[in-house]
Amino acid sequence: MFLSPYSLRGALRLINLQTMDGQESNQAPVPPPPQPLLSVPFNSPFLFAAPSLPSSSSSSSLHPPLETQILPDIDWVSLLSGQGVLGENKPMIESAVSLMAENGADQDEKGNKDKRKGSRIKKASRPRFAFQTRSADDILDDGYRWRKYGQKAVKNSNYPRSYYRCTHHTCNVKKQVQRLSKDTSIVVTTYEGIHNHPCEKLMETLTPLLKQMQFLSRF
DNA sequence: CGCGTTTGACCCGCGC
DNA sequence: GCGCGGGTCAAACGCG
Repeated sequence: MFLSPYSLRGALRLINLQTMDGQESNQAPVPPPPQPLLSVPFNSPFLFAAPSLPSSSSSSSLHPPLETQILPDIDWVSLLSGQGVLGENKPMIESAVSLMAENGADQDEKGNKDKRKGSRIKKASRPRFAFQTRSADDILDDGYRWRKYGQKAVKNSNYPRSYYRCTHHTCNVKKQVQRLSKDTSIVVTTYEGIHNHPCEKLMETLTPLLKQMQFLSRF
């Protein structure tokens, strides 16, 4: 399964992080979004291009169709990679990112104090955003490689929360994955930070195409 | 052997 | 100060 900058246009509906951080507790002050989940198959051409292309990752096997809460006109690739692929959507992206940074600033600080006792370096807040997918699989293939570094049972939830880190050596993006106990078919994924490198699978897909275009442009 | 997962221990913030 | 809960570490383990 591969990301496409065009097919991915239209991004994921942002969930209020207070709800996210409340471990889906019922006392969350923000009511759930009124509209139903949009039925957008996650591995459909609309969201992912060239699902049959070869891949080295074992996680690239086709996922069952997912329903994803999305907002139109947010560029998902730009949001993840920090690159402005679709400039017209930038204001919305920035607002979304800043919103998440604002909401997640406290946790960001909390989560980065390990091994730094005595020298409290106030870390710049990192953008966070979350979305829900309706899937049997906890892990959706977003094109990046992740390494799991922890799993915790969280209060008020029947399902543990898993912690992942981007395996790219210079990248410090993390994500949390948790299945809702209220609706076990829904997986909540929270991203923290912005990738400072291109999506590997996207580049794998585009590189041969770009080479071919370069070759053809010589004529 | 390299890479990813598992899991218990540990750290830290927060509320009481 | 203490206990709780969330987040992270790191050794052990599994797998290709």
